[in-house]
Amino acid sequence: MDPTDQLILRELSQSGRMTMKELGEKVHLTGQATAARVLKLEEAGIIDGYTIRVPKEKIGYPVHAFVTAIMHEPRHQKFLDELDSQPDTVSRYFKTSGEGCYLIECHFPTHQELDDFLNGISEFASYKVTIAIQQYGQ
Amino acid sequence: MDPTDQLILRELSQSGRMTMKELGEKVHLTGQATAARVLKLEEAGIIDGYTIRVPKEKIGYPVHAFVTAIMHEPRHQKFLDELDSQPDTVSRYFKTSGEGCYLIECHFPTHQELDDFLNGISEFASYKVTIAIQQYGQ
DNA sequence: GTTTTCACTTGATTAATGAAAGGAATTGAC
DNA sequence: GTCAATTCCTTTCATTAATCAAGTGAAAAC
Repeated sequence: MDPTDQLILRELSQSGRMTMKELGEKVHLTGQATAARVLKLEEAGIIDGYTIRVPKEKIGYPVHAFVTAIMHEPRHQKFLDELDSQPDTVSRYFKTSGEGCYLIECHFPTHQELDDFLNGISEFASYKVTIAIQQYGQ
Repeated sequence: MDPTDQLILRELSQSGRMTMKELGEKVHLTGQATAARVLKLEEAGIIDGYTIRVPKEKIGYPVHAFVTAIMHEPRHQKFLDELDSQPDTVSRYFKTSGEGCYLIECHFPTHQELDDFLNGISEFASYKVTIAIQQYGQ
């Protein structure tokens, strides 16, 4: 992970589909040398994959919420299965220290679906909801 | 946004650097037709760009925290500038309704740097920290 | 009923990728 | 100090994919 690799990561984070030739120009290498470096980064797991950025509001999911879940009982698996069964709404979730047991990032078409989600969750956990009004960065 | 477009989004989310030819095979179109659809999705802002997934722990930032900031005073700009000045640690942040004013997702090499970050923030806001122990999904 | 539009395919051209060979700089062994 | 091994890069060439330009057919517009 020399400075060239770091630059590669920065450039690919911004524009992950540019050609190796283009990327090579940015880091002052040939396309082939650049591709070899990228391959190494992939093999090391530093580049874990390639994705697209899709603003959720553009695909009908404008309501963005963070739900802190405080579990009622120690068996969590059914709760986690419940989360995994809704990949469209549940983007990511984390086991956490701090106030809750889990922090869930999720997106919904309307507040109605958020309400439905919370009702589904309430079987397993009590919760606290934080609505994201505006996102910065990324 | 017909089912083919949705499939394109799903496939590119998983593997954002596959060739248009490959993607075309998955959605039963030629590479040319697929590229045309992808271009439309880009122009519509539905595909907002291409990125890499880089696990932060692989690049020396294993400590993952969500910081809820409750502002002391109404002028937030200096606080936001402070956040923007640390792009390595501050991944994203949100203006929120609910408990705090801002929710900040951040990564650090060690708890020491988290502490430094919190000290820097404390000038503007009080805070509550949630540490992510394990991530699921994405 | 004709024309326009749209989404797609086909075919030709251009550009990128991948493989192989070779050269310079670095490292370690003796 | 010299030699061999390794690493990292460049160059060249064959292969493959992307791009561009027509062209087709079906649906919508008038």
